[in-house]
Amino acid sequence: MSEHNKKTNQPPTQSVHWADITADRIIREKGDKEYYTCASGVTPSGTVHIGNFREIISVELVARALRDKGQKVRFIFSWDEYDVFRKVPSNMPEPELLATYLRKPITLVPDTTGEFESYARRNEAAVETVLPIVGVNPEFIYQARHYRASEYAEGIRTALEHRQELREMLNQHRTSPLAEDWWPVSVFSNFTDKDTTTVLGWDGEWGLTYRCEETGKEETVDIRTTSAVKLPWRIDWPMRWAKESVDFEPAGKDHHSEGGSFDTAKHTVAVFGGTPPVTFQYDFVRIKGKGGKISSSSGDVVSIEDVLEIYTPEIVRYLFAATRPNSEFAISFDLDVLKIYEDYDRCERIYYGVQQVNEKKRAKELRNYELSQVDKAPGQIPYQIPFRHLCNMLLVNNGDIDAVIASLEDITEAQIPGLAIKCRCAWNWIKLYAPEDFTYTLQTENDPAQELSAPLSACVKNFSAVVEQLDAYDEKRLAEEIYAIAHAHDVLPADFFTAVYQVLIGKEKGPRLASFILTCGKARIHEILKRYT
RNA sequence: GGGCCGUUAGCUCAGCUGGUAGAGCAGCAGACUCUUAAUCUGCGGGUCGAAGGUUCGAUCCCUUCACGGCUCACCA
Repeated sequence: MSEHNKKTNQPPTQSVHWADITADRIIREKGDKEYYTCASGVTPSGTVHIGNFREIISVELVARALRDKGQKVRFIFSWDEYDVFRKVPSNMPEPELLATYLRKPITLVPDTTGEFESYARRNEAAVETVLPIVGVNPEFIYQARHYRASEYAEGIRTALEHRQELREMLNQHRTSPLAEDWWPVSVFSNFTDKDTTTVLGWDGEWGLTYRCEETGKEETVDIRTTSAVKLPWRIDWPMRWAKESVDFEPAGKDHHSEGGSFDTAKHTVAVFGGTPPVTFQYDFVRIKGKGGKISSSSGDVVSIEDVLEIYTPEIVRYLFAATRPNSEFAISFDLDVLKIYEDYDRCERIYYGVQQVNEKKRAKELRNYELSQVDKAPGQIPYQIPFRHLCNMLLVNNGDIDAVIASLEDITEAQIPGLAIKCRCAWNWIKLYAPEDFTYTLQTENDPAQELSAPLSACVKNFSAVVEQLDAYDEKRLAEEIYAIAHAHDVLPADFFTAVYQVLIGKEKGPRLASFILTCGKARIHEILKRYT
């Protein structure tokens, strides 16, 4: 990296990447600290989707930026599983059974598949398994555990003490003000586990009295020992900011709007003796090109696994790192996938100095590449192969990844694992999302032979003879030869092309023929053509 | 009603610490009698939504307006 200190004595690493800028802001606004706490959190009320992931990866990237500046970071991730189960998502099995658990904390809802100890745990586990794959390793905080252990008792009491103040703050943005008898807590009934309860009073210390609306029973609980009392989201959030001393936490635009929960928490956090974290707003993630092939079981939720199925972990990071958080972008499952892979490969070439660009662009791509790495960038450039070509090789080899890799003569041992992942993604994409025109299968003896007119049949025979000498041809010469064959038999080239595609892949069109033949290799083509000779 | 974001080449968008714009795709031409979003090369004058302002200078800063989108005001 060359220094260009046009200005002051700024270090040469003066990055314009949003993660670095945010990291600088955190250090500046929060001052010198032993470590900086970066927080993220999700409510596991359903499948955690790729939109939620933007939150997580945003924190990860900022955390890494801080570490790259030599700072220590505590990256916490809160599972808000003590939140009430309000609605059964459309993609969950056994919705009727789940519906009977509405109004209870998510952590008490059973996993209807029986694989996990709870519905919440099932949703959490899916994420916890996948995050390390993309290089995200936060410290998980399970809110149910904390609430049940009454670790938030002090916070709850503080909220109760500031009841009127909180009410007024929240009322600032409400159309209808909170009732006079509003309490900044919600209570899960000890009789039903549901939050259909009414707070009747608080003794000014640790005793809270409520009535369970379903049973009509009343009781007084001790905040220091009960698991029944929880803070509602808008209060819970600032309480945790104060408790964990959160220095940075982004939020979606829904929270960030004036009157949204981040906005109110920003003010109410003072009640708990804290200050609001440095933040930014991130926009939503759209999905493109996944229509039609979504399995009914996943509804229209796109999970992180769904994305990792067709994009490598590095590219998943790249997608988010290279996009400013406050702008919306689409994750594509259609032909854009090719472009994304090519963009990333280009970024990689720039990083390894294989491709030259101007200094400004280079600096930018360099940082994007670094942040996209799950770990450190490999010492040697990963094996590069155009995604489209890779797809063709996989199609020709019927998805046999080992065969594809074995056919590459210039690949090194160290490059193989990375390419294998890329191959799996490519093959998944072909199977799941590639347009029909894009895919094909080489014909076998089990497929019916094409009936060809006499001239075309002669062409194919002639072509077969050429294939016997395939080693002698390069792409250009082979292309010329194909035309020559057509002309020799007085056949229109277009008709000959169609015939060859019919014979080879049973379709009227296919990949650019000459290069396709060479990719397939003599043996495969010969195998198909032999019954036409 | 409040907040946020956008409005740049036919299309999708870059351009973010101000120095009169740049990629991909499409298009055109050629290499090759070439079919596919799968070869390579060449070709980019678009009032940077409108009007004011600051400045030696604005796509980039400020103000106002128009249009589009999202979001909050119920819960998280």
